[in-house]
Order: sequence, then structure tokens, then C-alpha cells
Amino acid sequence: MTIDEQLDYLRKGTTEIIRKEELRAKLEKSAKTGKPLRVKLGVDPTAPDIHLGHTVVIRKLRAFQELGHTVIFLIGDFTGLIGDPSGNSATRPQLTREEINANAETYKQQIFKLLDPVKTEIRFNSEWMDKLGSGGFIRLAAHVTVKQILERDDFTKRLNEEKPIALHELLYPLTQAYDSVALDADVELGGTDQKFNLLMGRNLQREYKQDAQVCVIMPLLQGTDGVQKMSKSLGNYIGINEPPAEIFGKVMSISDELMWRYYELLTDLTSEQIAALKNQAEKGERNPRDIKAELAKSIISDFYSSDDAQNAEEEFVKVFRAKQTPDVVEEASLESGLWKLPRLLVSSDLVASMAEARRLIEQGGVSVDGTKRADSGFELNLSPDKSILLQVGKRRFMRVRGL
RNA sequence: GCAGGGGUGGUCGAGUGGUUAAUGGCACCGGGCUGUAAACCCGGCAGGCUAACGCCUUACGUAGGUUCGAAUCCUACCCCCUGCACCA
Repeated sequence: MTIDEQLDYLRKGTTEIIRKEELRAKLEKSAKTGKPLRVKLGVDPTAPDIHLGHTVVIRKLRAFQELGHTVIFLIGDFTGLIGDPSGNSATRPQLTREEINANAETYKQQIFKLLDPVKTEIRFNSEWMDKLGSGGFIRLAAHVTVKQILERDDFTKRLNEEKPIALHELLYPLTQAYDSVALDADVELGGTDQKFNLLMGRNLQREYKQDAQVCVIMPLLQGTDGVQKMSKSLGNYIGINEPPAEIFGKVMSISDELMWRYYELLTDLTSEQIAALKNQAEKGERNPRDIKAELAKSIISDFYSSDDAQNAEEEFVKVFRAKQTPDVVEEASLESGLWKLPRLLVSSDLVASMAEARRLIEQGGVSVDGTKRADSGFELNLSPDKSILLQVGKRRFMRVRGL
């Protein structure tokens, strides 16, 4: 690839690159000297459950790796002690060394589904932060003025709204910035919420007479609700460790509109290819459903095999289009005898409460052996010699049998 | 410590004595429609008992109190937020 092509490739999906000319210069220099660029991503040590939102940035790291550069996956075990940079939640719990190591293992196991281990360094910032000591930390703090820190949007806003800003929060960008100095980073990646912190790294590197890092800023991915950013706490996420069928279903449940965003940020298709797909959908040449199914398969293939992706789709079609029973249905054994339907649904854990069971039955959401039963008084007999298939809604199945 | 503001169901946010299990948005669940778990439309969304009509428990930071009746008034306590504190 020429440098221009590389730049184009790296630019796809980014919100902003600060600054593009510098990135070009760095790419050129690297090509000339054969020395790979050091590309940094900092992560929080507490949340090792990676979801698609995180992969937006990780995929971008991969793009750098594909071009031969080195990725530094930085686990912020020191910064983690400081607290939440977005300021809206409480200080994080302090983790023990063992917990941090365990989380790091989990991270590795997950990120290496996307990244090349050979071209990845895993580092912890306690490595240099611990050495710094409080004296060193104060000397570090002397490099930055309060005004500079307060420029951060979030801080300005909170200041104006008279919302609290804890002192340690002001130090957060500083420590993150120092990581870039310690690592001599050429590029740092982050979401739009990280922009200020990334820029702080540039400034601090200059203070330390280093070549300032380029900041590659990625958008935040919306969750399955299409409204808020994907996050575990909002429950609108798709985890990369989820079973393929689950991922497939969740992807199919995003709105048609949102899928273009997912295409852009979660696949390797070029912007032109995506535009072409969009065009086909708008003209009615292709059903958006199919395009979404392809997206789902592509995403699954990142974390599983393409066979798994294929199977997930077949299963989906079987259950939702052909309205058949899935291949694998969970089985439960309950006491033999006469059961009332609501009680059975609750006892088999298909439904959480009797009230909900009755509601679902009355709304026509429950069937027994394929027949809809909309009567809460429905009774059935459980015996050991034959199992009964319960279905709630479109996708909750369970086979029950008497003991 | 002092002054002020605030704590409501998964979430945001109404409600300041009486059909209030608590308006509304979002999320979520069910149904319809569809080549989608999309969009759209309809319904639901504390729990227990009942085939059903319905009945009964809990619930608006916590604990008491006033009242025929309280998320709403009173008392105490807890928690969160903002400001004050020095120079005087």
C-alpha cells in the first residue's frame, strides 16, 4: 500500500485524526526506517468483558497491525485507582494484584481474537507510575496548568452547572498523558470521550521533548437500543463471548437504520462498499434483512468460525421464519402429575412470576407442544414417558418431563 | 458545623392529603404485520391467591407520628449535591 492508501485505510470510521499530516509523516518515517509505530490504547482494569463497542477501537488497532505496527495494550491498573474519568459514577474499587492479573488474562483471551499477539505488547501503567512516587508525581503535575485541565469539556460543563469535580479527577488526564510519555507512543487511540485525554498526551510529550503522538478518535458505538452508547450497565450490549446464535439475534434486532453504523465500525468493508449496499436497500433491490444477516455473520466470524456464523443464521431462519423449534432446547424435569400452566412456566424458570405467566398466557404468548394456550386455567399432565414443549414468546423454549 | 437544594418503580422524570400500584418518555416483554428479534400498530410492564369477577399484601431514602385517609403534613435519623469558613 502506498502511504496515501494507508492513510485512507486508517481513516475509515474515525471521527477525527489529530493531525493527519503528522500521521502521514510518521508513516513515512516508519516506512523509511523500518521501525514500526507504537500505537497505544489504554483500558480500564475493571471491565474485562469486551463488547462490540470496545471492538471499534480494537479493530482500528488491528488496522495498524496489518500495516506492520506495534500495538501497546495498556492496562490502567494505576489510573484505575483514581476513579472514573467521566465523573458520573463513584470511585472504582481498588483491585488486588491477583484480580488485575486475572482481568488481564481475560483481556488477552478476548483481544487476541482480533489482534495479532506477536505485534501486541501488554503493559501496566503501575510499572512506571509506582516508581514515580509522590514527589515525582508532583513534579509531573507542574507541567500542566489548572486552566489547561479545566478546558476539558466535561470539566467546563460541570463547573458551570455547579456539579462537583473531585481533585483526583483533574489528575486523571495527567496520568493517562504520562503513560504516553513513558511508552513513547506514536499514536494513541480512543473514543470521542477520550479526546481531551489524548490531546493531553500530546502536550505532555512535547514537554518531555518527545515527538507528539497522533490522536485517532473513534466514535462511540450505539447499543442495541440505538439510542445510548453501548455499555454493559445499560444492558444494550452485544458481548463478544456470547454464543453465536445470541449475537446473530441481537444484531438482527438492531434497527435497519443503525446497521449502517455497525457496518462502518464493525466490518472491513470500505465506505464505498457500504454505500453500495445502502443504495441497494433503498432501491429495494435487496431486502435489508439479508444485508443485516450478512452483518451478523461477519461479526460472528470475527470471534468464531464462519461455520458457526452460518449455523447461527440457519437456526435463526428456522425459528423465526419457518417458526420451527430450534435444534437444541433446554430440558427440565419436574414432578409428575397435573400442572396448571402458569405454575409450570414459573417452576421451569421460563417466566419469573405467576403474575407475569398469566399475563403472557392471556396475551397469547404461550404455546404448549406447538398449540397456543391463552387460558390461564389450562392444565396439563407431566409424566416421565413423554416430554412437553413449552414456548414463551418467539424465542424462549423449554422441554419439560415428569420425574 | 452553618445555609440552601435534593432522595419516587429498570432508567429519566411528574405528582405536594383522597378512584395513586402512582401521569409521561425511554428501555424491556407479548401480539399483529414483515422474507427482520427492523420500522409501524395494538397491548402489557410490583407480588401472591383465583378458571374468571375479584380479593389480599408490600412500594415513593429510613423509622416513627398526625389523619377516616399520606409519596404528599409533622418529628427524628441516614445519604447525595451546592455554597460558606482564612485574611476580619
